[in-house]
Amino acid sequence: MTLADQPTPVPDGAPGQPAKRGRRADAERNRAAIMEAAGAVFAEHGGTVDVREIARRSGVGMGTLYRHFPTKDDLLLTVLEKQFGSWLADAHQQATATEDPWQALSGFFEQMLTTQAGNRAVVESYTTRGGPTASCAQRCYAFIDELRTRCMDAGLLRPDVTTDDLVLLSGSLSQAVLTTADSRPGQWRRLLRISLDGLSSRNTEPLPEPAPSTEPEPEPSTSPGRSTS
Amino acid sequence: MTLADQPTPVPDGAPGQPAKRGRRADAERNRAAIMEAAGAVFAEHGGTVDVREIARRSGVGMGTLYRHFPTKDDLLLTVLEKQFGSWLADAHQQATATEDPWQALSGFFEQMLTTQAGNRAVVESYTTRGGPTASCAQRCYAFIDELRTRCMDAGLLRPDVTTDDLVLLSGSLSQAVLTTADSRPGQWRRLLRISLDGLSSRNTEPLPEPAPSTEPEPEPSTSPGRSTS
Amino acid sequence: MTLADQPTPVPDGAPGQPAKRGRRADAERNRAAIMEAAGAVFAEHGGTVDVREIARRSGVGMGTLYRHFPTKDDLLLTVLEKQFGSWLADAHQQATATEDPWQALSGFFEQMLTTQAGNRAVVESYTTRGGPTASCAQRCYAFIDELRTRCMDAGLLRPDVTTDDLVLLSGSLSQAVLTTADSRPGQWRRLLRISLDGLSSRNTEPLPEPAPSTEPEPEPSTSPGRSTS
Amino acid sequence: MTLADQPTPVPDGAPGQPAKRGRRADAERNRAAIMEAAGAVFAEHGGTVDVREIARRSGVGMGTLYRHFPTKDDLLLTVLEKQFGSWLADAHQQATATEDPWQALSGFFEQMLTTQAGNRAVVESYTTRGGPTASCAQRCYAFIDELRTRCMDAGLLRPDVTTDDLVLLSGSLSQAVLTTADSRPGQWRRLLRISLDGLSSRNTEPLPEPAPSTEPEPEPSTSPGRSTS
DNA sequence: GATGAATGAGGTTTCATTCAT
DNA sequence: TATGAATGAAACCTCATTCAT
Repeated sequence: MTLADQPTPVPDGAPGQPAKRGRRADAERNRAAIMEAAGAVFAEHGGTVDVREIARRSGVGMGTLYRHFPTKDDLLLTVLEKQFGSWLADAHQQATATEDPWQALSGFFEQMLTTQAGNRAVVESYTTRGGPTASCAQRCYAFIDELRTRCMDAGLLRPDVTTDDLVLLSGSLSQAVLTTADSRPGQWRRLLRISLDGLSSRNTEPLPEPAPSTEPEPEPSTSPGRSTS
Repeated sequence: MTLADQPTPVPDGAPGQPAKRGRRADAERNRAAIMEAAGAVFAEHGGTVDVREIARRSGVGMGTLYRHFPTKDDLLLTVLEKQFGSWLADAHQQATATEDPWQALSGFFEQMLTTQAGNRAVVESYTTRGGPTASCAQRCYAFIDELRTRCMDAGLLRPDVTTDDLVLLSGSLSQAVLTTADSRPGQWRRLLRISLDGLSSRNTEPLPEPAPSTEPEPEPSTSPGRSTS
Repeated sequence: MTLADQPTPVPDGAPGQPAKRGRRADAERNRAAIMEAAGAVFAEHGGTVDVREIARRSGVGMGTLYRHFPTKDDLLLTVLEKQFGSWLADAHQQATATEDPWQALSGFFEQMLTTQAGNRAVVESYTTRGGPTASCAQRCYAFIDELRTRCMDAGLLRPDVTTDDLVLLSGSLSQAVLTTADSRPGQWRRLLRISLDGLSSRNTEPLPEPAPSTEPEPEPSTSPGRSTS
Repeated sequence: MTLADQPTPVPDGAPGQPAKRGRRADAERNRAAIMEAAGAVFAEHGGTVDVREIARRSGVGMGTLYRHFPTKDDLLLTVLEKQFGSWLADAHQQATATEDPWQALSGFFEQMLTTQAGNRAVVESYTTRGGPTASCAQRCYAFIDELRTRCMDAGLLRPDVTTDDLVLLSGSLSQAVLTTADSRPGQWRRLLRISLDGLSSRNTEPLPEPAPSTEPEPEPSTSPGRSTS
């Protein structure tokens, strides 16, 4: 509800609203072109690509690029934020429209992995910054927390699963998507199913304690059959 | 004996054979120092670190480094292969010593994630090369296949879980380890438990078909309670 | 009349005369705004400032700026010329009103250094172009020559002081003003006094020969007391 | 005595001392070549020249240049410091060898302006940094202070002349040298003589108060004849 | 064989000037 | 005509690799 706001401050494409200043039309088109090109290029090659590639692909000069984004990193962050934001909006809407809490949760993963996770830059960001952006992380956390609560209230989710667990899982699966994108696309869906099954309330064994900043008791695991007793 | 530090598992020097030329001792010591330093540096900073950092840390000059490894990438691959290989040997030994097939499998994951996955270069390699090396991938695949078979034969593993699934899972969890290494170390163990629970034969729902190079039917998932009927 | 854009101190618009074409008024206002802003910005930061800073400060777009001044250097020269010119007019007027020739001379320096020399662009111009402009240099030379003649005729000035000497002195002191503008403003007045004292006819020792394009005899100087004998 | 130490920490050209490590010979030669080229280029064009020009002139690649000096500014500062330092050493030695205090003072100016002041970078540094370097400024100040004291003790210098005055004068005259370097080289000597005459104890009129951070009383000056009464 | 200085292509960023709106 | 976005040629700096000592 309250979350998943517009990723960009000014939608600018609001119908019936003529562009206030005629000059901005081109600029906005260029900015969009840059962001699109950057999105694609970053997604494909990660955050280390030559900025020139982006300039070339978007059909603008270097100066234009740097007029819109004062820094390469700025561009990257903006792109990530936008992609993430628009994805989050979709995901939220879709989740809201889904009545079954479990379907909402699994649909969320499904959509996220389909949409975002082939994106090299996004996956990189998980390891280099802990997610695209602080804001992204926050919003995403809130959203996932909502999904978790719904499932928990319905008794579908393993009781001690935390939101952090789900967030971490999403990042983890993103990597899987990237890994198999070329060779075996779609294989990640099997991993997703496995994980979801592991999350279900059928599993009663408690999860190991997180123990922040400390190595938790390394008691590894036991044969699954034991959990029934 | 004391010389000839196997970079590759192949022993390379027949025992009892004294070093023919006095220089070899130094060279071998240097090579070892480089590999150790490179291992640490790559693990910490990933594959993009300045080669000089490695030279500095190993106490040799750039020329020496490049005499042993014609290319930065060569060094990286060799290091990954060695680290991976020695880890694999340990893992294999440990798994062989474990009678309970499920324990063997979970112990494998536990050890792998503990040993390898804090390693930035390794995790990077999953996304950039599909694993450290072809040889690594092969050996690892064979090993995991062995573990899978044992579990399968014992009826502990979900019947349609493939070795590819387990390989992918290991890479996926590696990412999770890296992500939370600083902020919440050990949280990955919770994910591991969840995944293992999802892998257990208690889950009877079939996994989605891989369908290579094609989008498999996107039927996402349903509430977990349904699977019993 | 109203057209014809004087770069020189001539006021430019006869009063009571309506602008023939409406646009010209705006254009003239813009030009003035640009020159004022440029004057301030160049004075503060020197000739290397970003042109945009000037455009911003003057409230006009880049296009307008470049319509009025085809080149950054053009703008700089025009500004320098104007500032210099208006200062020169003041100085001339003031000097004319001063009866005491020596007071006229010292007042000239005083006013120049107060008005112009905090100006980074002006001082820079001395070293990069030998003064703001050829025209400036000419007019300034003529003016100083006049002052020199008056002092000389009154027997107040050292007999072999040339106009070039005085011109050079003014540039030299300008640098002093700039150097101490922040740390010790006003210190230059001490230097000025010293220089003026050195210029007075009390000093009878002849000055070294200029010897154009040649190293004059390097006979350095002797203790001042000796000069009487 | 205590001042005017070696500008570079290691003279390196000390006779009879073989270079400790053979490798350094080339490097040192390159470093010297770079500093020489940079000295010339900076002197001629100021601190804004393209670094490539220096690389080209010194016959080394960009990397070499940046190996020795991590930053363009670093190079500039080092060059200035060295030039200044070696000049200062000479100047000090020469001054010490001169018995007549006034000759020592005027010789100092003479030498400084001959040696340093055709140097664009040095003069620039007066306005942008208040001198080449903090260390330079300090040492120079101490040196000039010594000269001033000697003259003062001999009763040759105007009593209220401060060391700051002399420092400022030197910077001011530097500018004069630069200004006339091409057109009328040597003219600055006339200015120097005038200034020195103005500094002599024959001038009894007190200098205006510095009044730090405040506009001192603007009483400009009067005809020189008045000072006798 | 070892060393680390040298190389120079390539990366990011700036800014005087032009041009579409 | 005014605007300010677009341009792209440098400028500074990095780093994988080579080479003289």
